Amino acid sequence: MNEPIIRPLLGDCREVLRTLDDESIDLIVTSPPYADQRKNTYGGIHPDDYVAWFLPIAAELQRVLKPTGTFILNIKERVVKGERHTYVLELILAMRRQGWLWTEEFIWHKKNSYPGKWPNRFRDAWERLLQFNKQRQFHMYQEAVMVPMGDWARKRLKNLSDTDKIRDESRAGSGFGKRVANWVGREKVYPTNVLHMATETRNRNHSAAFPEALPAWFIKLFTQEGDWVLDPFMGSGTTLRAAYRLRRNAIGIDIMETYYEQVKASLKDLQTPQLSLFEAQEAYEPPRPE
Amino acid sequence: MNEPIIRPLLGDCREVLRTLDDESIDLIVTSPPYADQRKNTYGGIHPDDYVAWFLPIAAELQRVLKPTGTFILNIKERVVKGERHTYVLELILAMRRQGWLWTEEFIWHKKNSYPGKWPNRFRDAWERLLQFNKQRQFHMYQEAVMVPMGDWARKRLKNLSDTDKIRDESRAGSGFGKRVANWVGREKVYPTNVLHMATETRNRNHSAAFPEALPAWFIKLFTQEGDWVLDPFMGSGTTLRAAYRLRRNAIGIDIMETYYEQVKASLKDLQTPQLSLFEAQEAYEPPRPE
DNA sequence: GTTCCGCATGAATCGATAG
DNA sequence: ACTATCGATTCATGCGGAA
Repeated sequence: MNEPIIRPLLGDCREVLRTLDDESIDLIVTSPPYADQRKNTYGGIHPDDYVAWFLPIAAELQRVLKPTGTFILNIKERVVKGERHTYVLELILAMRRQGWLWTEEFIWHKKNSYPGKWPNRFRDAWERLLQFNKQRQFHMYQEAVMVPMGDWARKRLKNLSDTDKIRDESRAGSGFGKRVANWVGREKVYPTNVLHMATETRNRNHSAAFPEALPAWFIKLFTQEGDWVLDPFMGSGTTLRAAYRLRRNAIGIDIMETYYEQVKASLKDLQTPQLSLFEAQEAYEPPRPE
Repeated sequence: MNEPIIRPLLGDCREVLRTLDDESIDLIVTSPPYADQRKNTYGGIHPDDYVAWFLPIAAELQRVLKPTGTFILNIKERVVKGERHTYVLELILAMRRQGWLWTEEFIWHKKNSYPGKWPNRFRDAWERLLQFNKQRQFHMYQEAVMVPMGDWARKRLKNLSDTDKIRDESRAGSGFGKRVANWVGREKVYPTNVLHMATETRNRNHSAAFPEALPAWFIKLFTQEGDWVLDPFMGSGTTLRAAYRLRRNAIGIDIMETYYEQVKASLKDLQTPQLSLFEAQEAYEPPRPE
């Protein structure tokens, strides 16, 4: 099989998206700048303007997505004047009027959430992963994300080796973790719509601590090798790296040149594997023979 | 301190609520019948009619709640024609127009979600716990729900005994579980807005999907001893039992006489403790000297 | 007293069948 | 065509009986 095509693009996604072909993308996974966050990109959208800002982009995404494709939107409303703002709810309603189907809402449980203390709320440890589709029938490869489970938890309490412990850490509902490869041959079950994953604290370059295992999970679930993945808010390129490792083609767009250059550099590193990258790679799939 | 007053009431909450005094309740915790569910109660509300059905009730709840009080609403939208229905989103927007503040959304991660397999979705393992308030300043006693953690969570990885394993199972982010008593004296941290709890599938006397630890957690967080708790959809009385064990006064309303009689009977059991009840009590607080 | 194993039980969802 | 009912699918949990 050929090397996947990974194509980072520089520019405002509202314009760059227009250059993409109709119905050419199998999966869109993205984490757009949250309202009033990342003011250096897209000018820090005010919560009250968020829906109006995002809808034209959603329309373009609808155009480039294949009928059988899926759009995964990672988002969370921020607190404004002591309340959760409603722009995410309104966005869902507006996108449905635009023609999207709101198929599902996954929960990303951030096991290591941002620390802090407030008098009237606890730490926010979850984000929404909204699944939108163009039609009821879409491609989904559930077997690709199955996790070992069953009554395993009870039976194995006695002899608990180190590897088993690590298995348990990563088990927790969705099967992320470092030793997935060790589970081959065990009894597997399907995951749920709650994903347990830690944020990546290592990457301090990128403001959004989007762990690579997150796009990787959806890429495995909704695409096959050779399919096309799109991230219109590429950032540091997490989605693109996940796509490359899983042998999917990918397009990423970002408005900031620093991100664009950074992603290009990291992709070169990927094609010349180094130790640090090799460690990260283990998290998803064992190295494949070429 | 006196025995708490626990008052189950029989009738349609749309009428019974009118008999309660203005601003007399410190906390409302309830899990209303979901759309198209529980057809024996309130006739199984159609998803499209859900907001219109609930809004008048929400108005009465707003009237009886103290200005510093909190309303916790447990709800989850069902799938209709392959999509998540939007009535919960619309309900939040409508309640805000009614004057409620949408302060927070907690996630209840149901560790034992309903099984099943479908071509285009996974099992649903979470529900919403919507927090509404009348004003930005409300009573919140965060220390009452602190969870033992600290670096103990890391040490546990090395020497993992069976008991530690069980502790870990129940710890999982929010400190529910049966071994809370064992944690006395450990370093404590505040929980997050993600609650990990199993549904109570087979409770001997009462089959309640709503685990008692759930209302108990919010009762500890938002009330003090002697405060008043209200559950307008009492069901099998889970909220009332939790309130009694935590020495809060409580009012519960249900439209079905069988539930009403069942709750009255279970409350009598509570006041004459038996072994099984004593075990359950341990989950929340150690027995108190009278 | 423990631990272990078998079993019933869910705020589910889809697709097919029937009115 | 649109709604109502039914069977098939699936798994974490806790109980009870057994070793």
